[in-house]
Amino acid sequence: MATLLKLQMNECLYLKDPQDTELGRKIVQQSIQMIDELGLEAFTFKKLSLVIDSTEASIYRYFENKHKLLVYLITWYWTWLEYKIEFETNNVADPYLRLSKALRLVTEKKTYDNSFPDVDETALQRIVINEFDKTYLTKQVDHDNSFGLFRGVKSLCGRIADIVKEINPDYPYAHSLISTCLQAAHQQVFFSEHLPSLTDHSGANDKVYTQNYEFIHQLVLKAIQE
Amino acid sequence: MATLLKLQMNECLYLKDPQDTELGRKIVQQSIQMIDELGLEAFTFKKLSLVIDSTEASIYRYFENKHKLLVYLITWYWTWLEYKIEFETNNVADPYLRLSKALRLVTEKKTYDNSFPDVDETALQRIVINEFDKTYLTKQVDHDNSFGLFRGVKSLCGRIADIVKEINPDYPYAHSLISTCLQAAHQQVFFSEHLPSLTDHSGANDKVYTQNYEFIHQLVLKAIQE
DNA sequence: TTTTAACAATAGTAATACTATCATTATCTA
DNA sequence: TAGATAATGATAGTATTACTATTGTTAAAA
Repeated sequence: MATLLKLQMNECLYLKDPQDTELGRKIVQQSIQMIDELGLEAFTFKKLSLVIDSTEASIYRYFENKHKLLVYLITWYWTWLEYKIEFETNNVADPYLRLSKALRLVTEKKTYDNSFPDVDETALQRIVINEFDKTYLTKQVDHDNSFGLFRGVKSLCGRIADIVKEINPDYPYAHSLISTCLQAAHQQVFFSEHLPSLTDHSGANDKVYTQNYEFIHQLVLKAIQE
Repeated sequence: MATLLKLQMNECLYLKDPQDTELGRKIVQQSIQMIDELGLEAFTFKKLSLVIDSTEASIYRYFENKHKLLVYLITWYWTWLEYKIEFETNNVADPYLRLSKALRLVTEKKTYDNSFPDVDETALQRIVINEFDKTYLTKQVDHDNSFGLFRGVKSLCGRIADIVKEINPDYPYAHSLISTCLQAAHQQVFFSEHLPSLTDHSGANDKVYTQNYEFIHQLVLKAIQE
């Protein structure tokens, strides 16, 4: 049995910490399932309340609105990913190896993590693939950003960019490169399933993920080589 | 005075060709302004109808819904871009030069094109930056795709990927690479303005565009070199 | 024991994304 | 020139969404 863990989340993401109560955990758990199944647009607090046998008003006590809930879930994902990278690259001296490990963790297909029993990481990864861009492509980005709502991705991007700069301090586009890769990591999966002519990765089974790793790993290494 | 042109659009994108009538052209023109200003979510057919002194019902005779209108506008952009690339790379023998020209056109800041008096390309580029991902990140992608709604990007991506393959036929990720770059071409602009820690490009004036060209150009050349 | 917090139950509102119907006007045609 | 047809306007109506507000119940904390 893995150690049970709790990720520290930015308090602006919720009105009341959903990790503290039974209802809160049910909201998180079920909203992951429902957003995954219905997609963000068809998902509503009303529908969620029916499924978890509660009320709309109760859910509103935890999350200001659907958008904030989505940002919460996706931030959880990035924070979790960064934690995993930290864990796996700990004590690894060679920056090339650390970079490879990080990129593998970013691109690989996620499986259930016992340390967080409330979260279905597989479904959450699909949500990130399908909905992440919607968290920031809004008119209130700047407002949201000023409250630190995007610290999750930003921190992860910064951490991997640091490895890049360790390898080649003169490469001027470390952040651009890594943010591009974080995006490609899920966009190419989406394309392989829905718009295959935009990718060379095969949609069949889970091959996409390994192909994507190879594509991105190569892209990064070549880009930063002197 | 430039030659007046009309881009051929997929008929599934509209119910009635907006390029054929005065009202249709007003819908296109004004919707570009309004989506740019309000963002897609706050933009409604109701508001548009008030501005162009018409009615909701009349707009619905041209476009099935807001989503289709957005896809129409963005497809117009990709089709226009591809036309410009075709035009500029015509008779250029060297594939490296053609690739550079294509990437420059993809990344550069757009200015008004006299050949299409109804379209404000500058505003449209901002719409692509802010809203493009929303055209396909939906539960109906596959349905939409089956009607050819995404031919615009797909065709553009294919064309540039062809140049890549001409340079290095053994590079296995031509489409993945180019779709990644098409995405980066607008995502990095967005980041530089709203989430600057995700990019190295400066948000100041229009420097972003040239920096972005250099970043992407270098990325592609290094990726495909043998 | 009292108070408070958490939640349920219910109602209500403004806005959105449509659909439907009918009238008007301009144009094209027999 | 009448008469049909197409394009638009005017108006109304509906289901759903994204909330807000109020009141009541329960269970645990002070």
